[in-house]
Amino acid sequence: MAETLTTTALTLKDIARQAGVSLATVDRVLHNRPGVRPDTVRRVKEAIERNAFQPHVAAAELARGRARRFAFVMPSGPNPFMQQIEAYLGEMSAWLSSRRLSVEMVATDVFDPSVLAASLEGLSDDYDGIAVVALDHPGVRAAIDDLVDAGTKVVTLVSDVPSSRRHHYIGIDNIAAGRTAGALVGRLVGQRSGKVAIIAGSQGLRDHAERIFGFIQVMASEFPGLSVLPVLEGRDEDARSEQVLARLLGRHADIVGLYNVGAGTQGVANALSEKALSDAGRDRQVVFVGHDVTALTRRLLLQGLMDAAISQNPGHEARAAVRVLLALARGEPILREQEKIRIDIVMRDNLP
Amino acid sequence: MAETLTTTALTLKDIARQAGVSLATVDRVLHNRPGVRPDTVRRVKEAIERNAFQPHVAAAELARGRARRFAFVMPSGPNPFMQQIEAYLGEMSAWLSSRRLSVEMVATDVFDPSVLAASLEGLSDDYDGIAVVALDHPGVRAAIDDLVDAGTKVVTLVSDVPSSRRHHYIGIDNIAAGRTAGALVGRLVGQRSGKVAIIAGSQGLRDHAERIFGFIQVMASEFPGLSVLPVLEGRDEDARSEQVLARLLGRHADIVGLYNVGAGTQGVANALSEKALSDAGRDRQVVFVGHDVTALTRRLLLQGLMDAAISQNPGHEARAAVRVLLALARGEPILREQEKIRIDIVMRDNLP
DNA sequence: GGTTTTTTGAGGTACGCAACTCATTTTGAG
DNA sequence: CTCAAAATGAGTTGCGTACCTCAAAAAACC
Repeated sequence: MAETLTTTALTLKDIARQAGVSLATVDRVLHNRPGVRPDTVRRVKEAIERNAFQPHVAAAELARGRARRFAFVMPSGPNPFMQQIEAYLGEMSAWLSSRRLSVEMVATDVFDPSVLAASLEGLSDDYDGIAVVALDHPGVRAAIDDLVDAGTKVVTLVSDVPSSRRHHYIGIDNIAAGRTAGALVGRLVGQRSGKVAIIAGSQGLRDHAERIFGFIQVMASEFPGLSVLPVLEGRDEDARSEQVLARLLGRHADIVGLYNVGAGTQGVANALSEKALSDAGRDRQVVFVGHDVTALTRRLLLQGLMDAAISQNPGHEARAAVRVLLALARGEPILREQEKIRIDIVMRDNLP
Repeated sequence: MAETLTTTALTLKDIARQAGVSLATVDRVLHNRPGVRPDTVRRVKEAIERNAFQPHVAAAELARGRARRFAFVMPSGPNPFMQQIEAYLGEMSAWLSSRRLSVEMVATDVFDPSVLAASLEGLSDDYDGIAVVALDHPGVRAAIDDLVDAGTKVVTLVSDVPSSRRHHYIGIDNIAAGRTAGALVGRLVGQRSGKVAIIAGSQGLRDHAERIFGFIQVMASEFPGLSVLPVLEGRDEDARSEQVLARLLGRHADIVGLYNVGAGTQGVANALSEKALSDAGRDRQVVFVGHDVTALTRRLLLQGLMDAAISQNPGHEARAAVRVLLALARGEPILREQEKIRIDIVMRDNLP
């Protein structure tokens, strides 16, 4: 009736006895210290395997003495998403300090590869682990690899640098996110046919480009009744987004769907609600899908002007980054399932 | 440029010095041991507050010596959702044993209040914390309260007992889940009008009843073009679900939407796909929304027979339950944001 | 005042591991 | 076989806390 999932209560001493060696040798094997014959290494490792021995993390952490330091390298300037991440880290402060972990924010211009690379260089002396919102660029890749070579643990956050040797990526698959947005727009439009607009910050940003790619892919293959208009660029600014979108809405009366890939949401909403006013009495308004749950998108969803938001939980990203860095530093296994960031579909009734 | 989020490096000794007392007295205050004057307690607590002191959890855990034991009290019999929870706990085994935690599964008939209550009684001697999938019933409530009084930490899992003094509930708001399902069905049906069917395991189950309530609420207030048919009961069995649904589909040609509240998904899918065959060539098939991501619902989503699944991440629930029990046992604060279970909308393109 | 009771201090041990030293044994090369 | 190098054993110390004992001091009581 009761089935136990864990058994271990062994210590290093037990492993040493089983392997027929001394504590010192087990310690050498466990920490890859030199001076142990390959054959002995094997025997010790076998004893560890055989018993599924896990060092007591509390004891290890205590014996270690030194506190661990992590850095979050993030864009300077007022970025709501990044501010949320920082706020969530702040909420963890008790959790962090009771584990003698310190987390520091390092602001830099992540959009300038040389500046970012320069910021990263030299950080390895001060930190055991680094989470970075990185641009995918050869200079940045090299800087990351240097950190890794110096023994620093590195995770990329939100935006990946797949060509680097970073240990982990914390973020979503942006192509899949774009596909999800496409499917939502297509399905919510229903049987109507017409045009679909896309507005992005810039097609030069990797995450925006990937989202657009996924979105168009789905529209083309599954919703033949809908035609996608050329991508507008709003530079993630409200004023510009409103302007270019209003112009487009004026030119095409048959726009039935809109995908806002980045920020500038207030501008998009302004343009849309103006059109909704002039359409009053007509059938249905434009289906509007965007990204991220903020105070603004939350309000728009409740009002009904926005239909769905694709979201990556920033709190989860912040905590996952810390947990993964900690696990890497301790040599613990990572719970992949736990650290994976999901693509959340948020509508009015499942607002978090 | 670099902003630190943590500072602590103090120990109990520092607190003792600041408060002008000895280590022993700080220890007495910290663990609510008797024999300390109220005034002294205040001075010590002030020193702790002033420095935002957090005991080093690793040291505390090590000094404690004794391992912590948790139990998961779950339904007996083959329940896929529960099996998933158990599987995810298995994936955590290294994490658990490196913290000297043991988790045991206790199977019982959770649908019989007296059996469940009897199972719970007496568990407090063996376990420091208990996660239970509980029926909301006075006898069960009393059993939970007894556990709490005995000092055992209790969290309810998936299904809550709000009237009890359980420390925490790990699960979703089922009314909101039903509302979400309703909004999805309504929006995906589009401008068509017609009938909507609901099939549940039993309306006597609290979670099913709540989901139905939320679903009907949304349909009534927001989709006047759709009328909801009386709720079918399939007892979460494939055969019965298929039978009652097929009969309903035969009687009503104008069914445009279907909400499957519980299990029996295979039966529902059989009935639906049969209808789809006979409808071949017609406009559109029935919008089908159900619950949980399993091997089956995953396949149905990919095939397009199912349109969306409302999901509560079972891995998250399992891990959250363990984390919350551990935090409660240690007297650590709980990261509410982290432990909150979200209502996930899963469609083909954001399948996890 | 003296006596009892309460409060506080001082100190020790243990937890499991990291990190280190130094002596001893084993191995391999010549 | 000899000798240096490599491998191993044995042991120590300290991390910060929990939990315990015993004595001393302070407070409360009569």
